[in-house]
Amino acid sequence: MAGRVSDETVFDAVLAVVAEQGYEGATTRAIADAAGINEATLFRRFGSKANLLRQAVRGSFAEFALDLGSPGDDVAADLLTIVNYYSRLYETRGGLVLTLMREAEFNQEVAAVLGEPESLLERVDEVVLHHQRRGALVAEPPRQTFFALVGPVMMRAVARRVDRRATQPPVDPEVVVRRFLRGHRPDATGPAT
Amino acid sequence: MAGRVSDETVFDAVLAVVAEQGYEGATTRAIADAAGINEATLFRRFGSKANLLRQAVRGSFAEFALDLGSPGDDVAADLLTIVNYYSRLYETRGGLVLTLMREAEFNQEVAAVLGEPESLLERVDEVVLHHQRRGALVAEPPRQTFFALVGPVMMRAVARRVDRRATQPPVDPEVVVRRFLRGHRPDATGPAT
DNA sequence: CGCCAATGCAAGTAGCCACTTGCATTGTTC
DNA sequence: GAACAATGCAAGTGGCTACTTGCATTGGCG
Repeated sequence: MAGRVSDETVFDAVLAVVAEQGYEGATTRAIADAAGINEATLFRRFGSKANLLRQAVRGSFAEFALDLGSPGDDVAADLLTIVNYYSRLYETRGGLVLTLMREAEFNQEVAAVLGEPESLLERVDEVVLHHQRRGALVAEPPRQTFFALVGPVMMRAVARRVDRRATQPPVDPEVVVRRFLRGHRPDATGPAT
Repeated sequence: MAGRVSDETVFDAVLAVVAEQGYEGATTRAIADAAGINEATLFRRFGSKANLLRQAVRGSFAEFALDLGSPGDDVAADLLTIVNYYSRLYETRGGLVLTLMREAEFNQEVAAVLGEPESLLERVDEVVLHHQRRGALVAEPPRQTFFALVGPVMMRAVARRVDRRATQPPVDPEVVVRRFLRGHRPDATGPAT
């Protein structure tokens, strides 16, 4: 059968080690040790390090579903859903996300893994566009709106890894959305973009 | 003398290669080629790869001075100085900054390089605190205010490296500050933090 | 029990990388 | 022009890493 140590256990180990050590720094030896299996078994079951990471990330994002069914009339509610999702993501997988983003630039193996998170971003774009058309948000490239909304949350997660002294309590997503909306309603904008 | 190829030329090459390939991915061979000198010369002049990066980053941040002399009565002006600085930094050295932040977590050599940027952050903290006491900004940990202010700018720079299609025009720092202030004045805050 | 596939174990391969070294060459300085 | 220090060149060293392989062991399944 598939073995005494389940695939999920191995995936968790991969994500943990990659988050701590980076992709290049995450040796297959360390991954095998963390998972409690032999290094040879790792390769017999998953073929290569790149394939192992791909499967692990796929599984990880599968359980991180973002429910963005149909945007309604409540901007704050829809934005809160988005901020909640990314806040939770950075809180639990911040090291992994940061690693993937950084290493995707020059490591094709890592870049290939980011397809699903990207498709998620396109759904976020749609929600933002919806509310822009309703006149509830400043009109601008939706991705730019997204950066302004989630940037504060992300930057905290990033900074925490650089300087552990600078650790701040997580910001309440509701506060983030409220402050964001006060700055991004179209009424008082002046010359925007 | 110091050689036909100046130290500054070598430093520029280091920063460029590290920004493109990451610290571990930046081979001394590639750095030497980019600088137009021999790999052996690189080690004879700078000793080690880690020391080379340290000197290069030191020089790079020296020319990136942030003038935060004495905060005045104009919140918008002081915040604009800060946003301008980080916007310019991410625009020209985004790849490098992201690399250092990521790799500092598990690479002591890289972490040792971040002392000066950190001291700069402490000056930013003081400016934020000053305006919080004046009642011009919501009272909260100053680093948190900083994240909210600069996060949008940074996230754009980060995203650009992951997905080159998602490249957005740089956001006007004045717009960033204006929107930020509308959300972070203490008056209409409600239950903050 | 007896079969078989997956595992553990230990050793090894091939490649890459930071860093070194010996020697010939070059540019500078007096 | 002579001395000298820095450079280029080529080869090499030692260490690390992804990945492999042969063999003994294990554990479920009929």
